[in-house]
Amino acid sequence: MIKILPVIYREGGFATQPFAFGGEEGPAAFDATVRYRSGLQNYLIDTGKEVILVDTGLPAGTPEESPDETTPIYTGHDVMSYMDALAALGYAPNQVSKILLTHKHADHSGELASFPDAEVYVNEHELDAAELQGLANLVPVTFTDGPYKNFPESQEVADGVWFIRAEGHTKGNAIVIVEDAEEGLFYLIHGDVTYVDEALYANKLSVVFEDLGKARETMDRVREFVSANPTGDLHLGHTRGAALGDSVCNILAKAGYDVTREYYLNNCGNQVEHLGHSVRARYHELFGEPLDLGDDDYHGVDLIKIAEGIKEQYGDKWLKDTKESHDFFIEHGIEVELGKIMKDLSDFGVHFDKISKESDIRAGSTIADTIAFLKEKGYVYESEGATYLRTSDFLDDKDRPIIKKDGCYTYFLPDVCYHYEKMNRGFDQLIVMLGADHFGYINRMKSALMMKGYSPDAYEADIYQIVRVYKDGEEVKMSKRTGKAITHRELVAEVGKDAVRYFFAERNGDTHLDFDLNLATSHSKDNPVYYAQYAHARCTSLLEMGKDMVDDSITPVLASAKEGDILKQLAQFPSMIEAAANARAPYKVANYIQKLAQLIHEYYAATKIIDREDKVSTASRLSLIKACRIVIRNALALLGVSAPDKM
RNA sequence: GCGCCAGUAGCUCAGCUGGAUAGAGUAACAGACUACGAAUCUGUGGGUCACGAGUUCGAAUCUUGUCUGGCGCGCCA
Repeated sequence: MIKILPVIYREGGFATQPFAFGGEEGPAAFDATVRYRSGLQNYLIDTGKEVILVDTGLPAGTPEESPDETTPIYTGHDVMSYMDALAALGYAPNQVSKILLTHKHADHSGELASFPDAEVYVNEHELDAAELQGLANLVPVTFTDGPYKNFPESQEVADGVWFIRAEGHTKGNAIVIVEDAEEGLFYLIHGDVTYVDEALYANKLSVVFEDLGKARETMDRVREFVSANPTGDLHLGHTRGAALGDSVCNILAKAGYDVTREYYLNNCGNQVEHLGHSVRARYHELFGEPLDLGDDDYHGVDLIKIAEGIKEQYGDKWLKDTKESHDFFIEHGIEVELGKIMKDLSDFGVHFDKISKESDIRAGSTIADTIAFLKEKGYVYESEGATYLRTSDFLDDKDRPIIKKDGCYTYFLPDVCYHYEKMNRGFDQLIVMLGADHFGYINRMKSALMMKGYSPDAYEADIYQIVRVYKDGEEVKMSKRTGKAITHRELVAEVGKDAVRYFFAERNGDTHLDFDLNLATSHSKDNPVYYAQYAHARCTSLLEMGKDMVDDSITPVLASAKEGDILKQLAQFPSMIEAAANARAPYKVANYIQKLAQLIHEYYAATKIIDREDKVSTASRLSLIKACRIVIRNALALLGVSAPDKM
């Protein structure tokens, strides 16, 4: 498994808009008061076989700058030295076999001398740089492996690790692309090709370059590469739905309900056609044909991996366009995408008992049976060539088409069949997590269930409102085209599962939510989840430290007001579960946790828990701590958040 | 236009089957480790509960009107 880790030794850096954008139009064209989060770009790649560094930070002892309103760029305040940051990641200098140098500047080449045993790969045109003189282990790269994707010159320096000529920022600049074959992902490490993501989106060069023409060319190629976005990725709306849905299931199960978790996959329809067509196009591309992708198709490079997999397994078997090959590409594409989604969700602590597919329903006989049933009941009529369901006889405000003029079913008909099938399996209550943009769906489905004689209350939809994402005070629009949206996977990777789950669980799903990326990513330590987890860790370490004083045989003597408050809060756990289950409101659990953690912290600060001189009181207090630990652990588990013993 | 959801401290949100002085986190400021983890604790400042009218002994909470924002109103899924 390949791992890519940032080596972080300074934090809180920024670049101003004139600095990051002003390369071509000049700094004066931009707003000097706009600052973007910016960091030093140094990474470690652990391929599983060897450890490779991309750049080596600033030399130890480089003084911090002191920024003011006029500072164009600031590299941040010291957290530790570069070498210490490397050690903090768990790596020693002598484990590093290769170093890939994007360019000569001191904040990238700083500690090269500390790795005498590693091979330092550097663009042949960078060799004369003053920063590189006196190093005996330089490997000049002449880019012998030809083009890599849309970059004309490259060299593979390790399995799946490509060093690529990308000049302009310096005359011997290079970038690194790492392929993660398992995930079908590409990581592009661009050094200082851009200082901030916003400049990349806005297509602006920074003011630092040695060859403007080449810098522009490099920027265009990097943009072309990264704009190809992966398909099927979950976005933050899904994150919210998943976090809430899973927590609701946990809470209902805890409250004594028998819960089955299902995922319904809409694997039919236009979008899926586009996916299949895109996979087909990539597959044909592998056989030397020009790439045939329409505007609405998926341009994601991850599809190349899928196509390569098909070629490996089946050779040229699917080159001929037939009904079978058409279906094959769709099915294969879906399978891979679904695998990715399930892995993302599983990493997020969300699991399903059953996955139902729209395609299975369409393939079976249930649709015909359902239509026959509805027709017999008189709920179906035709108008202008299409077939409608009389949902407006029940709760809906208009009738809904179930068969299009061209004879295809709409999405709604398989959905109805799916819900009938679920009721048929004997469930009392169907609960669906729906994004706010599917609001109109609820009464439609309730109406359909009523046609079959079910109570409209058997179907309930919990709506979670749209997540608006803000970055630097501006809304980040979710757009597949621009690749601007942060994906679920990226967020979880950067902030951590626990923090993300707690963040979404903390809030009522039916309120609008503004998600500040700067806050989530840079100040992640401030997330309330750490407050609760710390309380748990504290309890653990108290119990460990006083383990010889624990005595479960005594009757605890607890008299202080604080102890009373804690006992009260602990006693409310069952009724809190009941309330949270009834309202299907995970945030009630989060509020409870927060309150309990607060009481624990306050108690700890005010009371000496372990007193070697007083066995009975100490044992009493430790019993209380033990109870707190159990409750807070159980409560966190309901939200899918871990309860670490150490932090 | 119609429907649904929302508007509470600078920011993010609780409080809504009516009940006493509207809470928390965060941000700001001031303090606290030679006791068990300072990812903590203690304190200070900060609100016309969008606005108006009504019901009531009593309204952030219920009714109604207005304003603002989000979403929906497809032979899309």
